[in-house]
Amino acid sequence: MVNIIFSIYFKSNHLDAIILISYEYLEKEKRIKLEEIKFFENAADAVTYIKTEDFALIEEDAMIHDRIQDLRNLLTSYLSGKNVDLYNMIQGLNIKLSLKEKFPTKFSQEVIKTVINLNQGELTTYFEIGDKIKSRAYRAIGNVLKHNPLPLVIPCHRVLRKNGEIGGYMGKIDKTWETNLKKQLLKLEGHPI
DNA sequence: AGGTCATCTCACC
DNA sequence: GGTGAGATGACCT
Repeated sequence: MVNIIFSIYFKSNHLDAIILISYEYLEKEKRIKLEEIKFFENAADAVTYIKTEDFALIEEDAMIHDRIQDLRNLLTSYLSGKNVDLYNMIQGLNIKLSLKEKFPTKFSQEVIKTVINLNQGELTTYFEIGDKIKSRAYRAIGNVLKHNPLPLVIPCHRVLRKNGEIGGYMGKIDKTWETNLKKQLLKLEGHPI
């Protein structure tokens, strides 16, 4: 018997995206483990994804684990433009993130650590991260963030290219829906496009 | 051992 | 502004 991964999704009023939250309930620890946060262009795509991953969809009006409701409220508050330190607030909810498991290598841990430490509205570049962790593997840094399962919580949208270009988001580059989402996130944190 | 990559620099045009 | 090569290094197969 494998652990069940539950999913909820909802539309944000402040973001042109469907937000999907997937999590597990750890019986032994009696707490939620957040598996991933993911964005979709529409609800149908989200549902398709949930099915292919074999997650258990929790319907809008169904019973929901209360910590997840809290998490959803946190995200909504953040997306409405409030200054919310998602990483610390989620710790406060006693929700497990399992970052060691999600980022098993030392390199990837160093990368996400510097990204987590960015304040709301604080920007950096792939180059600066490389500087900080003493690596010139800028593309590898991008690769770590490309596989970030917890966008917003690990605010990889605050990482731009050194020349001021937007850089990638959700694995995509150039003028895509994904990079536009990155722009929207920066905008709601007070950055002009 | 070879390919991919959300980058960067530098050299051109 | 725009290209394209080369460096770079982690992480896959």
